[in-house]
Amino acid sequence: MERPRRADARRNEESLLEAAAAAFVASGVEAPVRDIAARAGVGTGTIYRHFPTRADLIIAVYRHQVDACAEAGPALLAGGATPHTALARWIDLFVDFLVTKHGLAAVLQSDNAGFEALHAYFLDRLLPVCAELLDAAAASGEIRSDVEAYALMRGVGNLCIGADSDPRYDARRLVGLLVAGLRQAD
Amino acid sequence: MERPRRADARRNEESLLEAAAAAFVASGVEAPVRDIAARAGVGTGTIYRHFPTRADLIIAVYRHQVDACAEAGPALLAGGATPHTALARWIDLFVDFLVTKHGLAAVLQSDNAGFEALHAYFLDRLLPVCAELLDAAAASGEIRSDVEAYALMRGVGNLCIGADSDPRYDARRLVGLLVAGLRQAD
DNA sequence: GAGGAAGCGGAACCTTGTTCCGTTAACGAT
DNA sequence: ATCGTTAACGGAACAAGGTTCCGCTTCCTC
Repeated sequence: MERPRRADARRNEESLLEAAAAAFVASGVEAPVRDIAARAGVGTGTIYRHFPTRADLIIAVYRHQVDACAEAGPALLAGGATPHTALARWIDLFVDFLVTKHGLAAVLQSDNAGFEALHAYFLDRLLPVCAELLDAAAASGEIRSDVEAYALMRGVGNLCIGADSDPRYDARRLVGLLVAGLRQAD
Repeated sequence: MERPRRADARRNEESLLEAAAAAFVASGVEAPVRDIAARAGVGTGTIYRHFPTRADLIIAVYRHQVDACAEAGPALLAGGATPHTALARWIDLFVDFLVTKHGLAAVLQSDNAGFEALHAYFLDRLLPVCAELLDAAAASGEIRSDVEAYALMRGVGNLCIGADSDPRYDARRLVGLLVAGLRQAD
């Protein structure tokens, strides 16, 4: 837990996380590294000492919330609802998370080199959870069983792109349609 | 139709369109302007004389195919199928178009400044068509009537992002689920 | 065949991510 | 308390991408 050895290093890492979170709220996840460094009162080099790449900084900022989402999956399954309901609720959580983070969904799916780490982190953490929920719903016969968790997660993520900043586009409703579309005869 | 007055200008515009199309096939829609200029054997300045921005070049390259897609809509409605089937088929056309153009879907939804023109062109041309199909299907009672054409098009476009370059992600199937999800009681 | 302007090329500029390296200052040992 | 080592810092510099600028070329017209 105590990764940085020197006191100033620990302090700077903390400032950076705070500054990045603030910048992401203010200007979206695509806030320039220089802006974040300026907010934190450090040089750009310091960012790269703590976070090898911008994607790693993003991961660090959202790690807690992603983990919380991952942990909510089993809890929903254990709760009384049917597996399909549990799946739908979990996806709602995921969508809420994505939609409230300016531009995160876009960056998640971006095939620009440099964001594989981000993509991979989300997948590592959330894919197993989604697969568990999906399998349970398929096993109960509520949904078709020919959709992979990966495709579903990615589709949901894609639908969340640009969900803010356009009142005409309601990602939540479309995700709802997609999940509803899962209920079909095999 | 004869916009450029000088012969060399007309020739260059033609070369640029060809070079851009080739570059888009080879490296995706995000091919650097410099590469396209080099392919066409012109300077970068020449690109910007003919196409004020990269987005305008993209529009010019795909204009014909977008128009074809737009014109297919009424034809499908006039054909014998039910409105929902016509809508589904038209969306298939749209998806095929997006999926075969490396990265076009991503750029279409990108909120990066500079691509509004592209977004607007697609919307101007295709939104009325989609709305017509959607209204017909809603009027026939086949689908719920609380989904706007804009949201649907955007959702479909979003689902197509990254559809190439990942065999695990089948955009067509997910779009199918989404369209299936439209068939619901109001 | 000249003159003028339309058009051209590509260097230069801006922004953004990332690297590099000379300098600073934290901290363990004395 | 001081010193020396070295982790850590800051920000200039680099790369890549879009866009702008402007001196030169070349086409068209008279």
